[in-house]
Amino acid sequence: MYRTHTCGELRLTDAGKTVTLAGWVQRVRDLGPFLFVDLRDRYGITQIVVEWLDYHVKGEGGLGSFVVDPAKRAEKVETLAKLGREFVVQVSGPVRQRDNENPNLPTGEIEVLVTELKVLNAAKTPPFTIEEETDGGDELRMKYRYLDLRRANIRRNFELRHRMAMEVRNYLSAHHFLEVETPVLIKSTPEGARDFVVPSRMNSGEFYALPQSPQTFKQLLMVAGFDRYFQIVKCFRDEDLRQDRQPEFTQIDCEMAFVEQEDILNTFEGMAKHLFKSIHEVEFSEAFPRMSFDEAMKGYGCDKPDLRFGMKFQSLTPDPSPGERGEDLVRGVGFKVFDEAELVVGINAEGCAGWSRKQTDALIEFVKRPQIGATGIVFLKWTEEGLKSTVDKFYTPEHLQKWAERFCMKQGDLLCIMAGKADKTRKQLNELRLHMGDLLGLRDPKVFKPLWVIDFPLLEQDEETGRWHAMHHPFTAPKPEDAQKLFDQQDLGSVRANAYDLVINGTEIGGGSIRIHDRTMQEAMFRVLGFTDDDARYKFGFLMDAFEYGAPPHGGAAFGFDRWVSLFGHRTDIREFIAFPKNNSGRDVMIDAPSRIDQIQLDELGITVKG
RNA sequence: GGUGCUGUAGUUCAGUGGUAGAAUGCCCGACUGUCUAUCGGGAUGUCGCGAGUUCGAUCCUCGCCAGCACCGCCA
Repeated sequence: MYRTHTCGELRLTDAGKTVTLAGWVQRVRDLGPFLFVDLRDRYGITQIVVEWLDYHVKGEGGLGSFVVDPAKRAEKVETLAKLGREFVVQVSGPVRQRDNENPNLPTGEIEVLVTELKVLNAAKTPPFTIEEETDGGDELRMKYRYLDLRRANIRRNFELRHRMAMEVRNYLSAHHFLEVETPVLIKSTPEGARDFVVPSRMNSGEFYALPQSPQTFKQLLMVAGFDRYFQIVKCFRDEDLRQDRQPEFTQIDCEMAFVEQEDILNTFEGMAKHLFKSIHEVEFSEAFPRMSFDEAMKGYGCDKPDLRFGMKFQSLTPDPSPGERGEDLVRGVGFKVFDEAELVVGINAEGCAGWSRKQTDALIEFVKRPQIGATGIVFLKWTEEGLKSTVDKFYTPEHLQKWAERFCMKQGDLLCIMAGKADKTRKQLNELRLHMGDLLGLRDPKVFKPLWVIDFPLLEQDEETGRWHAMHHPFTAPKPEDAQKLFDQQDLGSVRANAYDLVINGTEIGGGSIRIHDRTMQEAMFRVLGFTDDDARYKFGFLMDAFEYGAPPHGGAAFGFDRWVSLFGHRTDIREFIAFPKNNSGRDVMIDAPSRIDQIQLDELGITVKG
């Protein structure tokens, strides 16, 4: 037995016991006659102390005037004082109350007086400090990930991940969901993301693909009558990476039969609330707000609005979409930028009227960056002197007063107004809104604002090729009232779907839809997406065949587990919550993957590598 | 595929057209209660790689490589 206790459990009530601990040397503090070692394991830190009592000679002054024989000390220090950071050691000795307690440590009231110490394994000096605030950069930490994972704050991320996975399983299992594993070596499908591909040795020239999600399998489980399925499962997409995207990531994948959208939203809203409650003790007594895709785009310029703060869009021109009306408050006074714009839209930054020219110029610079590509911003501020805009030479105070009313503006507020093509301008204003939210500290990671975005369009059109793509995926059903348009291939842009996203704090946490469960409907969908019937049969024949054997109405959802955990951990970088993540270019810098393979392997697979 | 930023001691960074510094880590020493111990001393550099400009380049220019962030992409 290597240990009787962990480094996190000893308390004052244990004083007097003789214990054995094992762990890593966090830090050594050598005070001469005393040597303190912080011994660390997963459970905490316990101070162990080495005293050279046997060499002490009591002086005349009583306690506090010991004298140490330097020669004898040197002898003993030989082994003990050579302990370096991250040595693995085993120590035994009595637990005793400390002279000076450390209130910052759960074990701070006690220490273990070393009577025996064994070095189980020496360690090289680590390339960065194993502290909560490490001095190591990202790349180095990834290369030595096993050292990085020793840091308490990183370890806590995985404790959080574990607890969330347990709670998800508890909730779904209690709601009769069955956890079923689906294959990882599957068939490459078009549409959507690029597949990772695996060559087959036994079927030369043919390839498996790794699943982008278990989508078709979970639908087949519904056909099989499993009724409620879930899986916490790895998915793979060969696309460029971001802070919140890894080539392999984990989804909470779910599907239900005999349900309508409302049943699904309720079930998974329940799961979300269960997680909020069990992990963060946050209680949502009200239903999550719901917003249609159109509302989100018009009010926030994106399909995943961050509702931690306001600054909802208001337009100063009538909405350009068909059937919409509204008073035009800007056109016809000779200001070309607004006259020629399809849409003039802005946000009200409350309390920002005092911003300096330098600050507002910085906002203009921000939106002019190539990534955003806007031409500028018109400002209107309401200070003690009244309304003042950057376009005063075009607009009368009466004009400006009407703008202010439209935005419910108060003294002290600042309007930021942009103009141009409707969709593009909204997108740009969304970036500005989020930027303002950051600048004003309105995006507190400890505040959670969930919402459902619903009524997504079924299809979206590629600007360049004119081709239609499934917005969610090709198995999403149109709303029944729009279904005929799919068969007629008429007015496809207006077809809505019972598709929904769960958005928390401006992050898409998950989404899903009611699926097609009818062969003719699925065929119509594939035709709209530009598949020939042969193509559809080759790629998805198995699914359409299954639909002919009594497929129940069904639908489901999938949630990005890594994102959800990082959100609950108040961070944006999901790599902090993945034990062995990959870098920006999809490399694992620790094991150095991907890598070349032997010619023998290539030959077996019948593969020739170019170059 | 594109844009931007970064690359200097083990690490995190500062810096200069005349081959370099801080902090921390590391090593040595002192110290009777530390807990980011303290104090004293010490060692450490292909200034990412290659080419060009220059009398001379870590610094300027170009290319490449790597990392990060973003756009495209991510049903």
